Amino acid sequence: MPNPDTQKTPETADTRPSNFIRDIIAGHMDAQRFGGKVHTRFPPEPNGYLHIGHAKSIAVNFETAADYGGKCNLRFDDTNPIKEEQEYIDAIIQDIRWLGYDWEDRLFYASDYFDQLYEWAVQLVKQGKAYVDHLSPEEIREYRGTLTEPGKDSPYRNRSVEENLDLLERMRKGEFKEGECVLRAKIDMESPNINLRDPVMYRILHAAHHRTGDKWCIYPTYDWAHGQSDSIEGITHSICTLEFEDHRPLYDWYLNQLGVHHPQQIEFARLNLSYTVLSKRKLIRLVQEGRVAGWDDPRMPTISGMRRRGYPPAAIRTFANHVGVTKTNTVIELQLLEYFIRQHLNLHALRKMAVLKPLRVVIENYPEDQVEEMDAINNPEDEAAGTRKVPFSRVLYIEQDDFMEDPPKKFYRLAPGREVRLRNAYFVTCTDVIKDEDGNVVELRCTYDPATRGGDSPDGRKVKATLHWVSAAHALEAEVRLYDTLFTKENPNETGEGEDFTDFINPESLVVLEKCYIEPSLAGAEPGSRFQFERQGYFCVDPDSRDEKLVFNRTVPLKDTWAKLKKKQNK
RNA sequence: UGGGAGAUAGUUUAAUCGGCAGAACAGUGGACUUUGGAUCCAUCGGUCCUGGUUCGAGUCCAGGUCUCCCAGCCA
Repeated sequence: MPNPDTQKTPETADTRPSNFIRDIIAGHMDAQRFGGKVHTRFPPEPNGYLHIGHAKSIAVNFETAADYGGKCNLRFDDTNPIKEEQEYIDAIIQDIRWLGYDWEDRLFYASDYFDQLYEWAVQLVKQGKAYVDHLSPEEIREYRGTLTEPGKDSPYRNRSVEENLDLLERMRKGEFKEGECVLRAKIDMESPNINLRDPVMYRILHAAHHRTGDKWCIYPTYDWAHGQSDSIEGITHSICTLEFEDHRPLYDWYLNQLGVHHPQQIEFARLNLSYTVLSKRKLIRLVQEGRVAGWDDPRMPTISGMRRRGYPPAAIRTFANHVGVTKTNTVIELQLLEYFIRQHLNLHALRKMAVLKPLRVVIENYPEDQVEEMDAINNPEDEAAGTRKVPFSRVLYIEQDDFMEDPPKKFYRLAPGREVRLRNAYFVTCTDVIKDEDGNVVELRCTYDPATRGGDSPDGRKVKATLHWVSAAHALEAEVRLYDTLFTKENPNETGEGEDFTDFINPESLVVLEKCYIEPSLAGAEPGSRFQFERQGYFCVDPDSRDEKLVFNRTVPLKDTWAKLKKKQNK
């Protein structure tokens, strides 16, 4: 977990918390297992976009290897041509690069190994360890037994090696229809571990593969492909998630039968985040049902969504390195992720003033056509960021929330007769409140104290609040998109009878503010650039942004003690 | 009710051979402040249960409880 001495600096092997995987590897290093080498891989299936859960897995694989002087491969587990697409491959590559990881020239595909896999399958048949089964899919399921009852042998289980060899060859040549037969490993139909009840190695799929085209009509299953691919690549530690724990005996069995390089599979708990869903099935539904605008909707927990939202890759990495790597099923609080996002942005984001819900203010004693250029600090956390000029004039906008006609206790912003500081400018006092016929406050009249230029009073007078503002004549209009959690329920995966996780979608997860006013120095801000709008939060320029109208996404709000107080008072 | 895995503050975790249960996030209170931000200080709070071994148990032993995963020709 976070070490107070290192929170502000990038982690190194020395400061990053250890975990049980590192302990295992350290043991292997001491024992000279694998010749003192570490080589891992990140093996996504190209059938969806990467999300924050993958970021953890990516970090574990790439950083663990790097810390022991080893390498990490990127390998697409593309054994199912029906679900996989090039679009996903491209997106995954882009996302991992963006996160800052490099597999150099080691980009591989399980489909690179289809020939070798087939040769090995022939070898297993010759060893009498695999057979072609003509049971139908339904029959296979029946013969498999249940969790509590053993399975029974297929009537085809004892075909001769010659017959199996012939049948397998004919499967490969396309002489059978889909579902007509499969190649199965001959292990033990009575095993208490269902994965060992003669698992399927090859199934017939008359489908074109995005890389091998029509070369194959039989495709290896995950179990048959994965360990062997690891072996071919010289992987030492095959790190995967908990649900594969039951598969490890099978992983080991194949490698032992083949007598080839045998990596160690290690399982750890996948990441779960509160108020979000991370299953591929659910994420793809959100996209396909139009519940979000796409894979990169800023509300999505996808890497592309987070990129668009404004999460810095370094902060995601820090997060991924600080969540525990254990075998315990856990749900990380979203607040922890946001903590690391704020921590990074606080140090690096330039400060700007932006008024999201404008309230017009006229400074009555300020000369009509005067404009002053006020000096403003770009980042109090980073002196090198310098200063900028912000125009001040007679008519300004401030935030609606920064004024209350009848302020409760502890509200120390602007109110009738009260004096506050305008950031980087002057002290102003509210002298009059102008309302429309419905009684809504539409404009404030104020006076300013010319002696307080820059924000300090020569007589030592103190004010309790500092407000942000923009000059009406100089402000740029912008659209600001505010985001909240996509779900209102802490664990949207937990559904009762007749409920669906989409029932918990937060109707206020996106609120668009069309007419915001931002300071003129924001003109021409590039999509993807990140700023702090003072007193409000961190914002990122959206790709939809145009010169005429900038569009910002709120990445994460600043901590808001007043909002918290208000909430408590309302209770 | 088969097999596999897990259980330490609200959350995520640390604890060498059995030797003072330590952090972070969240919460609370305060200091400071030209962001009710940041920072700083303080504070709250924990070993799933029942026994046993031991001078001493989160750790070892016995029994129990609860949670997660597995019956795709998905990964």
